[in-house]
Amino acid sequence: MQVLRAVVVSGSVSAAARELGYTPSAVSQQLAVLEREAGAQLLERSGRGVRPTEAGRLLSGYAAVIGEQLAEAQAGLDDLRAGRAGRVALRYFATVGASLVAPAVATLRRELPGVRVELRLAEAEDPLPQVRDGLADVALVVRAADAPPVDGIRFVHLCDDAYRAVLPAGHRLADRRVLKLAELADEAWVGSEGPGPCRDVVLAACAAAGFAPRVVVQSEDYPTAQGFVAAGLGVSLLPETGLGGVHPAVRVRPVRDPRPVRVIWAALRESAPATPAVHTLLSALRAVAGPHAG
Amino acid sequence: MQVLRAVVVSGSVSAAARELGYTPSAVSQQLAVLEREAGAQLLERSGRGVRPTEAGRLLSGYAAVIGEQLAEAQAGLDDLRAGRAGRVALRYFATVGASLVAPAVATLRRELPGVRVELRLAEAEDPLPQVRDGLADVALVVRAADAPPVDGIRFVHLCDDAYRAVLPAGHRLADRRVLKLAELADEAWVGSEGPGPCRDVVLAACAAAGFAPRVVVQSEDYPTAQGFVAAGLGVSLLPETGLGGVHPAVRVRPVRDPRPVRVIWAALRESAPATPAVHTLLSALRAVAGPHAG
DNA sequence: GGGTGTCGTTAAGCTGCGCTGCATGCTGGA
DNA sequence: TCCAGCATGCAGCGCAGCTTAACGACACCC
Repeated sequence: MQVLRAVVVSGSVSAAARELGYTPSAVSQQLAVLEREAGAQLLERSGRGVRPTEAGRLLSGYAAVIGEQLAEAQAGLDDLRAGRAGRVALRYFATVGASLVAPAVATLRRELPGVRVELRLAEAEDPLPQVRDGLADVALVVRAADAPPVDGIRFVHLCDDAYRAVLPAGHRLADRRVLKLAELADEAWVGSEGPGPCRDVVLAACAAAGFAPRVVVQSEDYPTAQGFVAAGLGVSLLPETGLGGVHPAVRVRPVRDPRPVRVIWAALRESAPATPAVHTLLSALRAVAGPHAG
Repeated sequence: MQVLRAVVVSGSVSAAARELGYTPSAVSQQLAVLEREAGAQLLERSGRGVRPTEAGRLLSGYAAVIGEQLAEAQAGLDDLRAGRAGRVALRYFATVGASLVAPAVATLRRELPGVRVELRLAEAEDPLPQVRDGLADVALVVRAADAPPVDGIRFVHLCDDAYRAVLPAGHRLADRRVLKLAELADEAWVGSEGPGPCRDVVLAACAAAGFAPRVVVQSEDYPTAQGFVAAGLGVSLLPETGLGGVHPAVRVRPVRDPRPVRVIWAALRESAPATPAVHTLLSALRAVAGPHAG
């Protein structure tokens, strides 16, 4: 059909053949089979050269739009390859949204403006099956460094996000440079996280230090937890990345013995083809996470 | 691309192969070359079966609209073949419009409602070159029966349109059953036709009868000419098909010695493919012209 | 009007695409 | 654990589709 199109626009079999890089013979034969399978005469000889019949014009018109579609598909594919288009689905968890996701997505949108980002909070459910099944391209997860590998999923280390002790400004330990975790064993605690791997890290650290924290008030997000601490309700452990702005009435101190750390990973499907969108998002995440790495 | 489409909708290479009547191997290889020339991964294996990537979905979408276009083209071609669509260009001359063209086109539009008719009056110019060059499909012409053939054009005889003498009701010859042309030699004449083959027929007949008509008033159409005759301005010769309604104040009589006849033909391009539209138009013309054949 | 260049078409021949058949690796269910 | 069904790679082969060559036809030009 594209051959027919070329013949119709050029008005001659030979010209079309030159244009397409064929011999006139090839074009003629091609047209013959097209006429046979169209069941109608498409061209008629008019002295020197040929002219399309009604059927020929019809078919040539369709050939034109099909050629258009083909070119458009090619362009779309090029856009996709160059990262000027596409879509990337990211799953994250609540306590990492502001500090990591927001700036990384901002970077992605700046570098690849054509890429659409589908952000979704994976609160209760485990995002890894979604990654494995291709429903998501990247998932941010907290996961022990020595956790067993998951089949079909590749984990990219983003940062070791260390927890800090957060104390009311007037607290008896507020002036110490470094705290041992066990020193907080008898304090009233402000829980800062819902159930999940982040809270597990804190609980495990406390258990290793020989106690279970006595939680007197439970928050679900870090700024609120800081507010509770500032009000003197108790002490808390907050991860480095969760300390967006430090409340003036609290003190933040490193913690030892043990040093609680939530390890943040990007989970990717092992078999996923490398797309610029995912690659750029990943780079942005690492760039944002880097400063918190320790 | 249509193979890719089938794979995407069916979700499996094997199912697509069954659907297309190929072996899974053929489909797989086809996809491999498509991926190579697309420069991007289009499908990814997901356990049992395959799932399209972003690029695969993109290309599959374009394949769908291309398939749609292809089907539409096929349907359009079928319409054309069946006479449900198409276009026919007809050239005619003024003095045959009402009597032949109008009813024939009406018949065509009734039998093939989808066919568009391009009607054009070919007044001054000769319509035959337009037919030869494909600008018109059919031309109505007046032409002597023994005129030489025209290269590349086929003439279909429609009718021998005999001229009648038209006299004022009170004319001295008005009660005669049949007139000899020479009897009108000294009359005042109402010219009914502009220059062209129709008038030539009349002039030639008069010349054969030994005189040149003395035209006192010239009309360009038959009804007006009848009006002039009815007003007593003179006599006239009008063809059978031009006598739509006979004016009450005129008498119409056959003419002999000679019997002027304009022979009406449909001119068709010799090399034109047979289309239902043209064929039906021709049948309608012959059906309309039949009653005037004598 | 005849010669000539160009055009479209046809026949013959050959190359390479694209299909089949079969073997292999792999996944998911019994 | 085995087995059915899937996708894929490789050898083989038929045929679509190209090229070369030759022919008839038309337009242009001397």
